[in-house]
Amino acid sequence: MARVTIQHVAQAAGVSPSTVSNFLNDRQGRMVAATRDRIEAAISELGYRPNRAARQLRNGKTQTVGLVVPSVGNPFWGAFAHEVEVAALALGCSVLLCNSERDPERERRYVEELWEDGVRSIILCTSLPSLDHVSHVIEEGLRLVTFDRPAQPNDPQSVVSISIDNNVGGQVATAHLLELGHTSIAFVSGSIRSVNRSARYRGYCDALEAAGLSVADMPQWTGMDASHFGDVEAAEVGRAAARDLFADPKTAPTAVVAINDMTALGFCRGLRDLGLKVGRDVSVIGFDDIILADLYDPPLTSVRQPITRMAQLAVSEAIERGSNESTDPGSSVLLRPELVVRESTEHVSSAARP
Amino acid sequence: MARVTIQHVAQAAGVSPSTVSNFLNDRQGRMVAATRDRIEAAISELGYRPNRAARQLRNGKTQTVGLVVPSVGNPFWGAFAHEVEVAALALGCSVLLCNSERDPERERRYVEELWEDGVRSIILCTSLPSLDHVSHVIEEGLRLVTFDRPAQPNDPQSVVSISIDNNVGGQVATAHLLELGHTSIAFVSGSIRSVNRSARYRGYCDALEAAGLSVADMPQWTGMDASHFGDVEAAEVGRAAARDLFADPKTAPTAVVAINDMTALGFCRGLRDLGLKVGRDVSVIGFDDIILADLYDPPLTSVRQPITRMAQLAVSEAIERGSNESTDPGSSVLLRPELVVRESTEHVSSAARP
DNA sequence: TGAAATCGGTGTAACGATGCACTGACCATA
DNA sequence: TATGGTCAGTGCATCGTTACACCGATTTCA
Repeated sequence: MARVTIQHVAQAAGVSPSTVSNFLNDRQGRMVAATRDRIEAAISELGYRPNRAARQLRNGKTQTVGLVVPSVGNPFWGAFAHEVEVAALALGCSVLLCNSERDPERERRYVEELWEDGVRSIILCTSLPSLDHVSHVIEEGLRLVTFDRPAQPNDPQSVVSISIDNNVGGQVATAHLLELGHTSIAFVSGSIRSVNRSARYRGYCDALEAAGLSVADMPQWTGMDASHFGDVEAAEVGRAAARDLFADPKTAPTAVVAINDMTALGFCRGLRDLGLKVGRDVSVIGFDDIILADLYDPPLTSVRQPITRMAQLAVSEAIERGSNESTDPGSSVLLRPELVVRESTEHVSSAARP
Repeated sequence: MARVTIQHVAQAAGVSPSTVSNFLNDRQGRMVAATRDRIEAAISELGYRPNRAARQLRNGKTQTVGLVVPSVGNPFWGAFAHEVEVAALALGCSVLLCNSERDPERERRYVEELWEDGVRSIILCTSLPSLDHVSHVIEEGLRLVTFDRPAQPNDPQSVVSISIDNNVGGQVATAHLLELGHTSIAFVSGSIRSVNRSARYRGYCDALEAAGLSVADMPQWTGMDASHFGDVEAAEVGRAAARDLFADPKTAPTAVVAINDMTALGFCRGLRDLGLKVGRDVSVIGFDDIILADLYDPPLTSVRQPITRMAQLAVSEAIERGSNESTDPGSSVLLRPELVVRESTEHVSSAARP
């Protein structure tokens, strides 16, 4: 069962390998219909499939799109990776998955490795404010799509971003809590040094200020800067935050905006440890709307990211722009997040009021 | 910034490309120490990195290990994929991830594609009783490691399996419920046509019989055969099961063994819809011990799979056996699962007793 | 001492696909 | 009938690496 090469096809069709190559590379105008048919027949009869390695060696490219996520161990990224694979498959591409653990150095290494291995399109789920660490690869021609990180002013021209409007998301979440009568609302997050996270935080601040409240008056969780928390440990962050915030009754909030659902769920778990009931005692709102948000008890109110659609957009930007090397500037997208109200947020209870 | 090739290194070290190639391929005995050092110096100075495509084209292999999981959208598989990547990285390999959606046809296609693309080691998270659909590739030399699917009697010799003992797992889970006084225990699963699932089911049956109970007397959920439920929809299965089982008070169990944590969580959600309380009213036990099991309210009792260790074993079997083409028969592993008792399982309440 | 073995290293032909430069054959125009 | 242009298809060098066959110079041993 030796490999079927382009030569075999050529021989079977009675043409030269070059012609088969032309056929395969959409230069079919260069041949008469009968030839085209013979080649087509030969291909399907022999079950020919082009050798990727040879192709890549020859023209320095792959049909693979790179996907760098913080960690598929986190259900949100797992779900997103899944959607990306589905979308890429529909376009005939495979996906090479890398977990950066939100480490800029690993991010850089992965991007470089992918580039050197012929991957010309990468979906990078980074959240670093600057893309300096990969800019040299972008200059060489990498098609970079960033996800969950809105375009920044000094990003290279060619970079496309697919993201929700995190600022709006933060506002919507906070406004929802304000409407429920909460006036003591904490913001819980791990390291906040990422673009989307600070945008969510700003949204939170904006909403508070619009309601005439001062951020400074809100309970603050000082564990925020713990930078050793990766994405897998997001739940631990939430749990720790609950412990800390409620240690002192004076700082205890009546509601919390968590940076994402995993952190929110961890926070809920922390509340439970303290004998508090989510919803009734403390309202909790998350971000992402992972499947588990709906499964939780109580079901978690969350700001949804439409990942299926986002994955499709990201993949089509990555692949389709990758193919026509052209002038198409590509279009960054900022989707509107959607608030999904469930039962983890309730009217502020009179008992909890000061 | 043209690519650094083996020729450049050879030139810089004052030797022929062949010698550099020998150096790179651990045939260093074939040269004197001084030469070795010069080559080493040249490589690091020029920052040379071998071109994968060329290598692969030349000798028909990659340094990539294929990973086929049902779906990274499921947190268990996401976590596993993550662990596999970490383990592979430590051995200098990258991971190509594929989601089979538990579709045998997709499984076959992926395995074939990977093989044709030069991937010689695949970790296949299948659960099909038979490996016929990929046996022709195995015969050609594929190193296959199956995960979460114990070795079967008529598996090809070369196939290695990494799995927990699902039968024991089923027994342990069921015995735990029996000890808590439950005598009406249902088994909830989506399609049960997989090796590990039927093993868990048998464990459940064995434990019941050992306790002098008859499986036939247990509440049965007839939605089991719904084969359109993939891994992502596992939670939906659980939810539907809860709805159905409690529709008729006569079939209502006091405890449930779920095929995995996602199904268990879905089941809990279903109970909640019905106004029942997990633990107090109905005990629920899951499988896998995903992170979310501990986060849930109440925290879910589960049969843990030690995925970190399993991923390491799988990767080392895949890679290390892949490298020495030799006679090493490889060793299948059947790990003992560990019961993690939390709060979703309680003593059967007197109220719920007949 | 001469034949053989060993050592350290090199030359070269692949691996399979690609795309530019080219070739005949045919047609149209002047 | 030259001249040039299109059409359909081909030849060949090339991408970077590898492994086998080979080679000259020492060393070994009978």
